[in-house]
Amino acid sequence: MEDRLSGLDNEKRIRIINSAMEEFSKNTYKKASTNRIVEKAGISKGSLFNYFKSKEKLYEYLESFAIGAIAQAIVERLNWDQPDLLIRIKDIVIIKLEVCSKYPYLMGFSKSIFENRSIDELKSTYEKLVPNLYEKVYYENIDFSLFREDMGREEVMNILIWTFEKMGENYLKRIESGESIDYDALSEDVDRYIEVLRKGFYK
Amino acid sequence: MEDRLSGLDNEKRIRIINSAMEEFSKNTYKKASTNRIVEKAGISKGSLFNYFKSKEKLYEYLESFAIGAIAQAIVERLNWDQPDLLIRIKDIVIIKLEVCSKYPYLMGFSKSIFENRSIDELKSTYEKLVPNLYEKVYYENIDFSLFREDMGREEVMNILIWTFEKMGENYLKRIESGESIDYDALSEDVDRYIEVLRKGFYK
DNA sequence: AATTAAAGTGACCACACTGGTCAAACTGCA
DNA sequence: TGCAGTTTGACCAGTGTGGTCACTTTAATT
Repeated sequence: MEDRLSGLDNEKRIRIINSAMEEFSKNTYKKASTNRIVEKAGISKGSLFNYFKSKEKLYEYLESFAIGAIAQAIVERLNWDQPDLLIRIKDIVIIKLEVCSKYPYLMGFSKSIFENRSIDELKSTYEKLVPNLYEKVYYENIDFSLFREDMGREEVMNILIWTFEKMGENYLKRIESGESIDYDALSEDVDRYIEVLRKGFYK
Repeated sequence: MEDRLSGLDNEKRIRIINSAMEEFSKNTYKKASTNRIVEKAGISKGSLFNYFKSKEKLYEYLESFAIGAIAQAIVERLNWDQPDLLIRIKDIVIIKLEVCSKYPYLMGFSKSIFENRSIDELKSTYEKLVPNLYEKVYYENIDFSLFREDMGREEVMNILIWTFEKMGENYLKRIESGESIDYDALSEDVDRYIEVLRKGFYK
């Protein structure tokens, strides 16, 4: 283990992770300030450099944490027997937003990783942690005979995925500005779009 | 006039705008560096502070430039008689990407403005420059009788808009990484999605 | 209560970089 | 040549940096 966070009080660990992800997502690596991280996390400078021996080690820890967080939640909690893609995507939206509620800067930080690492580098790290997750999530056990056959499969898939990504992004904005999510309202919201998409793209 | 850029060589003006938008989109206002801006723009420190009397004035100039750029291109070039929403959205995608090709950091910079100004502040600035553009673009002269009537209007509209926003974002990523756009390929790409959406959501 | 080890602290450091200035150099035109 | 306008970059006082370490606090054990 390179970090000494594991044995820490859980609430404090989350505070540190969130503070650091916020700082790294709002600034480039170089300009992210360890001073501001400790201030927001409510710990002392000395402690941070006790947990992680350097700024770089802290960043590496956050990287693997962020890459794994959503993927692992999906692996563990998705209903892999659900053959209806629309319902499966609904589960993904909710799982994602639950994880993001706990770590509000997770998505922002994840996007920012791309500025420091090459795409190939990231893909290989990602594939090591959760091999072929993308293909499994959107294709494994999916009953494609539910879909109309007079449309491009790729286009339909992207429209579905993009629609719910956009919905997720809109909810995420609210999380980032401090609101907490009403999961019942979210569920109804998603269902309305599912209904429309089902009418348009299913047999 | 608060800036002295207007009378400048056109190519140099664009270089300065792009360099400054890149710096401000990658850093918060405070941490954006005028040194890096002049370096990337290929001008001297003295010149920048000759054109704009301070970092703040430079930022304000970029703000109104960015807010107006895409909107004005749309106002001028959109075919306002086109009643088919899908075709109108296609025009918007292409106009947007043409503007973004000239100013690759325009969208990134525009998003970053939200971190420094309140939403209400922005909306009023925006509405002063181009009143009700959003409503006009997506509703004025649109023939909604083309649409199926068994679906929620709002949901369908969002799905259409979101789909092409996502497409635009994907092309934008390529622009930001230096690629130039093949507009014929883009046009075909958009047409494939239009065809699918027309089958799904039009009568 | 005394001892001890671990956990946590924050003043401090050498240094990198900041927004802005201004005297000097350069430019093109009369 | 002279002159006005433009461009330059070395320079400045000030701010913030990642990281250290002698110190204090905490908590468990004797």
